[in-house]
Amino acid sequence: MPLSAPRKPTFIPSPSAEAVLAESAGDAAFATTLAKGLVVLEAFDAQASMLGNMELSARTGIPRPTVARLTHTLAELGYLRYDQDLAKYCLGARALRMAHPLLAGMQFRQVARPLMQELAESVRGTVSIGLLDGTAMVYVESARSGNVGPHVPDIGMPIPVVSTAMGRAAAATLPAADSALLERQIKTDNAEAWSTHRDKYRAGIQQCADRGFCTCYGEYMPSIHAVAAPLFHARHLKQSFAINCGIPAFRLQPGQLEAEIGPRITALAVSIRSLVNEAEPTIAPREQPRKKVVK
Amino acid sequence: MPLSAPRKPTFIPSPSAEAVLAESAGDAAFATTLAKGLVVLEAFDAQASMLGNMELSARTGIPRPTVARLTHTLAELGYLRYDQDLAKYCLGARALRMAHPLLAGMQFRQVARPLMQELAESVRGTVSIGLLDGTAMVYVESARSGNVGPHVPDIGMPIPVVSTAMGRAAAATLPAADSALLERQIKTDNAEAWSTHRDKYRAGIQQCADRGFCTCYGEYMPSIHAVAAPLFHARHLKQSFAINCGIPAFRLQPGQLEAEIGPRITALAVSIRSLVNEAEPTIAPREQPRKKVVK
DNA sequence: GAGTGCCTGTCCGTATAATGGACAGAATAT
DNA sequence: ATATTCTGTCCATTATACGGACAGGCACTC
Repeated sequence: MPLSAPRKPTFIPSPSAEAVLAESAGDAAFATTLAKGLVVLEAFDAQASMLGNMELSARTGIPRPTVARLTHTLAELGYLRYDQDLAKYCLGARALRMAHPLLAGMQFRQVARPLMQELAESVRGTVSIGLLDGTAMVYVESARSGNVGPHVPDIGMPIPVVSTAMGRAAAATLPAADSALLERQIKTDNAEAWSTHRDKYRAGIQQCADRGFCTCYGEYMPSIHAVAAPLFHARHLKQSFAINCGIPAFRLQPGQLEAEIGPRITALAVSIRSLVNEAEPTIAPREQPRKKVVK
Repeated sequence: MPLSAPRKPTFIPSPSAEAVLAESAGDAAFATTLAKGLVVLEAFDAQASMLGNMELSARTGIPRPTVARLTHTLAELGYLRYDQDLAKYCLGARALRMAHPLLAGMQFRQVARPLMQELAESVRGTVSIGLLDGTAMVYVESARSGNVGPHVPDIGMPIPVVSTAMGRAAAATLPAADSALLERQIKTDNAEAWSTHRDKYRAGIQQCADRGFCTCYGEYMPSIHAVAAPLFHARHLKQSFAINCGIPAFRLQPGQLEAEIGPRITALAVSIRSLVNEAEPTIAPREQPRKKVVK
């Protein structure tokens, strides 16, 4: 197999220690230590922001002494901070810095922001842009107004593709081959969720094709209804973006999502797309492509 | 104007391959491969968002074949994406996901946001919160209004401590011992910048102590003047936050920073602090501290 | 206060896994 | 056609990561 071309070039499934270990087995050119270190970093989440070596070992399946050396290294580099009193680690600021070039590359976020804020205030909900990452959507920008309920989108936060309007809208931007691949990944990833949401997932993609947005009534969070529209698909980097609007269910009139908010999110997507095309040099003109021989 | 800026090496207080290698030498419990992998990730920046194995090797000092295996691994895990045509890598969405728990832990950002936006609109500039990370400040939240000039703050973006109002305000939150340590780090990091800005750096810290904010007239970017106020210092995690307000110089009246905007940023800091104290459980009550024996 | 359980951090012989010089193929430049 | 520079890849060497096992601190219980 080729060395530096990822085996599954399009979408990378969620690693999780076992998956990493499984992959490393078959691949000689796989830096196990690096992978394990990243698995350790991924073990932190919003609920478990402080973890000791033992907890990390339990969560990742990596033996304690190994975890200790990894955390030691990560702390040395600033990706983790060590709390002497608690004998626990938490994420360090370097982790955030690492992500900056990625955000900085999406210049359209800057022009989209005020428009998103405007809509959020108008409907008293959240308006966010997400990027497809495996079987999840990752928020890359978010605006909101008022009390928006239990789900507060924030940059970097992942939500599932299969059970959310945003995920389905992003899936709708994909070429057929990638779309099929994504379905298989979702199924592999979480067969139960797939069978639960499959029909509405496909319907959502179809809705996007038909009228430019799709709706989702509390499948991800019961108290939140949402609409989402495809934004665009950057072909060369295989990045798919979508934009959504989430509103607490109790605040919605019957039919309001379909009649009012859906069209508005679609219009917003159109505006952002046009701004992208004129303001985003990354999308159209690239460096001279190095024509590769198709083997 | 922003085109000519990049050549001025945007200061890299990062560990840089040599520093990493140097550290690894003395430390047996240091996972070299993990460190090198992270150095590769750090090699990307806003100007160089797409890099091939060779460029990465040149930037990091790590031999090509080694870089190839590292990038291969990182791509497999989703931290990098590979562009087949260009034969180059760019950061993947997973990098952003990793940082989310860190952001999610700073709940005060959510309440601060609308207040920051309000001030930004009122003065037609940027209002941002930053977190001290070594000798840099890393933006963790930002609001802005109108055309704010060449410097557009964004989450994850680093700026130097020594030459910015925000850095000095953050330094002002530190206990004396940590403050001295930081000075030494800055000096070691970039002796030239230290000697250039030392006096104003110390004056800025003093200003914060005296009247709650400090000013900075274009030391970081000539066209931007700024004020900043200390926010707070989370003792156990050694996290220092500050808040700033930057305004294009041409838009400012003489004395406006001192008379109007400084007091407003100080007042904003006070508001946010009070909200933190009542809404941030992380700050005060923690898990039972594991009292460590002082050796 | 001794006993027990748990969780720290650390050691060190083993063998695995990372290393990087060297090579071959492809695309562009001369 | 030749030279140049990039790409991806191989493989023997050796350094590096591994993880079972140990010792000590803390917080319970009895």
